[in-house]
Formats: sequence, C-alpha cells, structure tokens
Amino acid sequence: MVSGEEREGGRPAARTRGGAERTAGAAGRASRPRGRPRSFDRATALEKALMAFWERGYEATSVSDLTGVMEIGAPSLYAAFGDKRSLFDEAVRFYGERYGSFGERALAEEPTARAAVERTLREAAAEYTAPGRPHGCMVIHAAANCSTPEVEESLRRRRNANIAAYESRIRADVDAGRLPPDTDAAALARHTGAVIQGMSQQARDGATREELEALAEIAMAVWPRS
Amino acid sequence: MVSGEEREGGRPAARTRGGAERTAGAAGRASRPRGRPRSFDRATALEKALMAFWERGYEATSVSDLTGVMEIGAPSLYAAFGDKRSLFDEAVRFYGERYGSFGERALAEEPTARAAVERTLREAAAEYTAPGRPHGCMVIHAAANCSTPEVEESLRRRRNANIAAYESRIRADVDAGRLPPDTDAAALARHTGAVIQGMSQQARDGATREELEALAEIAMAVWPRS
DNA sequence: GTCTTTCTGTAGCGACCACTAGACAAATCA
DNA sequence: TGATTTGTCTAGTGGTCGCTACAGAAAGAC
Repeated sequence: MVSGEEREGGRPAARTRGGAERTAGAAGRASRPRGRPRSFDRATALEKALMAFWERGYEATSVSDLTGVMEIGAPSLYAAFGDKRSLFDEAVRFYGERYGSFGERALAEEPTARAAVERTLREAAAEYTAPGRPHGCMVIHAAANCSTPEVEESLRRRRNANIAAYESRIRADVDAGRLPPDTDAAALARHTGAVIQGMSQQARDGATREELEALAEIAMAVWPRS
Repeated sequence: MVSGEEREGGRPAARTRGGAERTAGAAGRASRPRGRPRSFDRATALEKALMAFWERGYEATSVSDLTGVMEIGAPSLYAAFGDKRSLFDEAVRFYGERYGSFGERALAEEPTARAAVERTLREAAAEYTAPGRPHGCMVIHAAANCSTPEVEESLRRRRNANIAAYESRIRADVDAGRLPPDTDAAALARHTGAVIQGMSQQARDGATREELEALAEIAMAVWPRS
C-alpha cells in the first residue's frame, strides 16, 4: 500500500488525506494526490460520527447509523477510518480535544485545586447541558453496556486517569500548604469524581468499599452545621 | 388460554406457577396444576437473569446469554417470562425489592433527611461494592446505551422519582424546622443524586444547566474553610 | 486519447439477534 | 388405560449486525 503503515490484522490502514497534508513525494514536490478524490470532508464526517456515538453510545450506534449521519457509503467509511472501533477511538480523541478538556484546562490555569475544581464544576454544568449537542460526558456514557472489552477498558482507564489527575493536583496543594495537611487528597479527588460520574460508576470501575465510604463521609460536609 | 389475561400483542402471557400460588379453580378446590411440571425453579432462574442484566446491561445481555446462565432452553424462557423485555422488567422489579431499597428504607426509618442521606451513602458504599454480585446500581447502569426507548424511559423515570423522593423528604424537614429555612431543597436533593449517579447522568436525563449549577455550588461546601 | 490510481455504489457475506413452529415428554384427569 | 394439558427440545425463522468483493466512476500522468 501507499506507505508502510499497516494494521496488525493485515487490513490496509485508513488513509488520511485532508486539506493540509497533501504535500507528498521525497523532494518536497507539491503534487496533488492521484486517483479519484474523496467526495466528502473527512473532518466533518468524523464530527457527525462523534455526535452519533456521543448521543447513543458505542454499541447502540450501528455502522448503518453512522453511514446515515455521515452521508457516505459503508466502503467509504471503512476506507477513510478503518473500522467501527478505529472510528470510535478517533471520535473519542476528537471529543477529548474539542469538548472534554475544560477540566484539564482549569487544573492547568487556576492557582489552587479548589479554584480549579470550582471552575470545572461550574463549566461542567454548562457543558453537559449545552444546546445543539448531546448532553453529558461522552467518556462517561459511551462505554456503558459495551460488549467489546477493549473499548470498555480504554474508557475506564481514561476515567481513572481523570481522578488521578485531580488527586495529584490536590496532593500538590496539600504539600504546598494551600490546603490543610490533614486533607484526604484521595477521598477529595473521588468526591469531585463522584459529582461528575457518581458512586455507582466508580464502583463499576473497581473502587473499593473503603474508598466509597471515605467519599460518602466527605460528601456529608455539604450539610449545614446545625 | 388458562385465564383471561392476554398481552396486547396477542402472544400468550407468561404463566406464573411457583410454589405458593397453586390453588386454582373457583371453589378453592386445591388441585395441583395439570400438564408437565416446570423442570426449573422460576425464582432462581429470575435471579440468574437479574445478575446477568445487572452485570452487562439490557442490550448487551442476549437471550443466548440468558438461557446460558438460567440453564434453560429459549422456549422455556419465553413460556415462563414472556419475552426479553418482560423478563428484564421483572428482574428490575426484583432488584428494587431485594437490592435497591436501602435508600427508601433509610428515608422511612431515620428521623431527619440528613441522617437518612448519611446512612444511605454509607450503605451505598457497601452495597455497590458487595462481593458476589455486580458492582454499582443496576437501575443506573442497565439503561445506558439502550436502543429500546421504552426501557430507557422506564429507568429514567425511576431515577427521577428517586431524586424527587429525596427532595420531598428534605422539603418536609425544612418545613418542620429540622433544617434552616434557606435550604435549597431541590439542589440538595440533586447533590445527593449526584453523589449516586453523577452530574453527567443527570444531564442525560433532562436536568437544566441552572439545576446543575446549583448542584455544583452546593458541592463546593465540602471544601475546608481556610 | 490511454493507463494507472483511488474512491464510490451495489449487493451480499457469515454471524448473531430476538423469537418460535412443531414434535416429543411428562404430568393430571377420566 | 387413553385423553388432555403443559413444558422442553430441535431446529429453525426473518432481521440486523459489522464488514467487504467487485464493478464502475473520477481524478492525474503520459
């Protein structure tokens, strides 16, 4: 095939030929690609697929659904994106860059973990209910009921990594004295995660009873001191 | 058919003939059921089905999976339970009675909403991670990615009803003076729900941005006052 | 124009889905 | 002993799943 990249299964890899990277050849000779040009825009087709996956989840979105919303035939989909799994992975990556990065941004830009989490929660309320796109977080919802273990595992690791990111940021604030030294960083991070995806989701993802009990105890602090 | 009960589709309804309700006839004549007796215990088969649905969700649990764990043939399943939807509904009802009622019990038995919620959270940490059965809450997880709208709607109403129950109980405590009068009962109820199923899940179920923002603001109260 | 390359549309692959017809088995009733 | 009733077993049904072979269409290279 064109370049040396091949997938493990022997199927040819999805070729990418967007508007930007069409310089080819060895000596920088700017030649337009040979053969019949693609009749659809790859990026917008990917975004349509993302919306479908986000709305209905991985399993419940059939290739027929995808070709419908992307307005292309099945062979074009497979030529451009590989298979359903690869298209989903690429959609999740696109989602992470475009829609799901407000939490990381807050962690990077706010001076304290508290400010970062407060901003994250405020933005999540808006992001998760924004009009014109599916509600909620794609990473949290698209893996449920998934019968493909690899997809489930990949998304689970993303969620746990998010919680770990909160935890390390909180721990850094504790070490720096911006939070009291007796702060239970792990439990606090799990509380933040709980407000985002819930105790039940975390239990499915391997949290222990002790971890959930610590989360529950901290959650009680929101109650008024009478 | 045996009795007048028929389903709308014209298919015969699932007949129940467990160990307790085998008195039949008009004049209380205790006659054992005619015909070949069922070769499996309906209740244990239902519990096996419940575990499968709880573990994998509705869509991802095929009838083939069900007949496997229930150790019966497909015709026996359909004769005893109707169809996959009916079996799932019955399993959810069974789950609610057997595993998912600790929240309602706490609301009924504890003197204040605070105590009820505190106990519920503590018990949830144990229930959601109990060994020997699937982790997490079946009602929260079994509907995700579901391509059957009726199932999704039914479970969504259950979740919203749970939140409404918390809200009314909190409102009762506010009215009775056991909580400060400026308590935002709806937001507090949504916080409790959030710790159980998360902001994202609620956004999928129709919560508005304003509701989620109120939840986020209250969740910040767990942070230490420095 | 012809050749080569690449994409697209039709049409269909085998596998699995939820579900069931029909023959046989096992119980009660007479 | 039949006759009746009901459950189970075998072996499928039509439908959808993810995926693809193949022929034709549309571009550059010559």
